[in-house]
Formats: sequence, structure tokens, C-alpha cells
Amino acid sequence: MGDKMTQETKEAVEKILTDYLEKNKHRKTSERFAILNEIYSHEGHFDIEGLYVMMKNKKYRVSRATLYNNIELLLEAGLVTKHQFGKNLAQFEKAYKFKQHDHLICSDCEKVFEFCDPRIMQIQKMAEDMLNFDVFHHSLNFFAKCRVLKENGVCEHKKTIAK
Amino acid sequence: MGDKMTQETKEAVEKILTDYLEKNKHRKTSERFAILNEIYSHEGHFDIEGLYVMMKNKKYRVSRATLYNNIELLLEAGLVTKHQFGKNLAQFEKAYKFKQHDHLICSDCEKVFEFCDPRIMQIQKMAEDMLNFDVFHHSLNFFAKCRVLKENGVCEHKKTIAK
DNA sequence: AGATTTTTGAAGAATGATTATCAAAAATCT
DNA sequence: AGATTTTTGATAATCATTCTTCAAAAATCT
Repeated sequence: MGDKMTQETKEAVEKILTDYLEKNKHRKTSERFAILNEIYSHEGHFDIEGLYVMMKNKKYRVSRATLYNNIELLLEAGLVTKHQFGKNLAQFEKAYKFKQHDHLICSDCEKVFEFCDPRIMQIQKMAEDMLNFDVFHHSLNFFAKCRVLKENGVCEHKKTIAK
Repeated sequence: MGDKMTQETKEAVEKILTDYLEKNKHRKTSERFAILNEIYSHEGHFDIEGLYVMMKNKKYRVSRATLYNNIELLLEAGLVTKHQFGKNLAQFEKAYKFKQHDHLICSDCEKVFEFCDPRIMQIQKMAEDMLNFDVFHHSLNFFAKCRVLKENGVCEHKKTIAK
């Protein structure tokens, strides 16, 4: 576990973070790189508490406050994205080199599915031009009911993909 | 103030709530109708605390808990929609007869702008068919930087539309 | 309508995520 | 290396939301 990242990606994201820190006069602390690595070794979504547990389960001595502070920094550096799937809990995801995608949330079992549609970029361009803004992040969530569930009362996709 | 609702709309939404309550065997309490009225007399977005203050400033004797409970019910009845604009604070909006729209949030001044694009419905249909779900609500947010601000350091639209 | 049962809502306590505080540790500057 | 400044970990504080309690209101049954 924890090795789902190529050496190439590791170096690339560390470079991005280094550049960002230098440009913004923040310090290059070992914690920041440890957090970045941990995030990029993890598949799928995570919340701060989950990240905290993950890191505690390894050698790391981190504090939640540090995670909250640095996830903010990684967001600004464009290295992670933030989602809110209806609950009051921020979820995050690594961003570098990952295909743009959006989410559909099952209202019965809370599972999160991913999909991708290029038309979202056309909508984005329309909004940018109409309101005179440059979009740096978007979040599209569909809240939905499973068609199978509606028929037989069971959440069929509990066995399938995603999270 | 509080009269930005036609008699027609008032009756229509009360009818929807009545039907919903009957269908789901919930009681038709005066509080529920008072909350509905308050929401429909309000323009733009609001959060629970704001609604609480609004109602306290009038004759009403409501509790936050009741607001939280009943907003949930109004959501299920399709009479309000819920948004999360990046912060950990749920925002709501009346839903009946209001044109489908989405939001762009200025990262500098936090103002929320609205726009409308029919292509979102095509994306929705694609996601529904691909994942076999029926979507009952969607939320599309663009987080963006003002083009004017980028040039001269001032948030130009602070004087303009939206909220 | 009156008696009984069930649901609701007000008030405030409890929870859970996030933010603030601050002394100690680490990074940067000279 | 020593001085200065930032960041950190630990934990307290805060904020939104949820839960609990219990009296009042509404629905149901006579």
C-alpha cells in the first residue's frame, strides 16, 4: 500500500509544491512534503480525519491543525481539489494529472460515482465570458436515486465500483 | 418587506406542502407554513441562522432545531434547494417556479453570481443513463477570479448584481 | 366532544468539523 | 552559528448542526 504513485509523478508534484512555496515565500518543511506524498499515495477521496489516521498509522507525528493548514495550501497550489457531497464534511482528492471528472451521489447509500463530460468546459467558458471571471475550479454534483433500488428496494450498486 | 410573493405563488406552494405532508403522513402545523412563507418572502440565498434571525425579528417563536428539521422536509418536498459554496455552511433558496440556474463564486469577495445554461440538462441525462440513476437535484459551482481584479487589484463587481 | 395516543417543537445539551492559541521546533536570514 | 521568523503539535475554542427531553398540540378512538 502507499505505492500507487510513479516516481515520475512524485517528482513532478514535489516540484510544483517547491515552486509554489518559493514563489509565495512559505517554508519547505518536511511535513508539507510528507502530507503531499501521503495524499498522492492514496486512491480516491479522503477527508482530513482519514488523512490524519492514515498518517498516524505510519511513522508520522502530525497534528490535525497542520493537516487543515496545509491542505489549504495544497489547494491553492492546485495539487488537490476539494469537494462537498451534501454533508458538512470536506472531501479531498489529488489533482495533478487526473482527468477532469464530476460526481454523482447516491442518496440511499451515499456512494459517490464519477463521470466525465466535456460539455462542462463549454458551460464554463460561457459563464466566464458572461460574468467576466476566470474559473480555476468547478464542482458539479448530481444527487440521485438508483433506478434499481426504486424497483426492488435494494441498493444494487452496493457491490459495484466507486467510492 | 416580506411581500415579494404573489398570492398565487403563496397558494401554490402551500398546496404543494399540504399535499406532501398528507402523502407522507406528517402533520400540518402552523410552524411549517410559517417557515414556508418566510422562505418564499425572501429573495436570494439564506442560511439557517439567517432564517432564525429573520423569524425572531417578527412575531415568531421558533427554534433552530425546528428550522433544521423542517428545511429538511421542504427539501424533500422540492420546495427549497440546498447549496454549499465551499464553506461549511449550508445555504438555501426557494425552488418553486424559479428558473434552473447555477452559481459562480468570486474567490476574492465571496459574492455568488447566477447563470443558466441548458447544456447542464444534457450532461445530467448522460450521467443518468450511464450510471442508471434518476437525478433529483444537481449543484454546479464555478470558483473563479475576477478578471478586473487581476488587472488593478480591486474587486470591481463589489458594486454590481448578485449576492 | 372527551380521553388516549402520537407527533411536534422549544430549549438547550451534545457532537463533530474546523479554527485559534501558544510554546516549542524548524527553517531562513545575517 | 546565532538571530529572527514561520511553522508545528497539542489542545482549547468556536461554529454549524444534530440529538435529547419533555410539555404542548394534533390525530385518533370512543
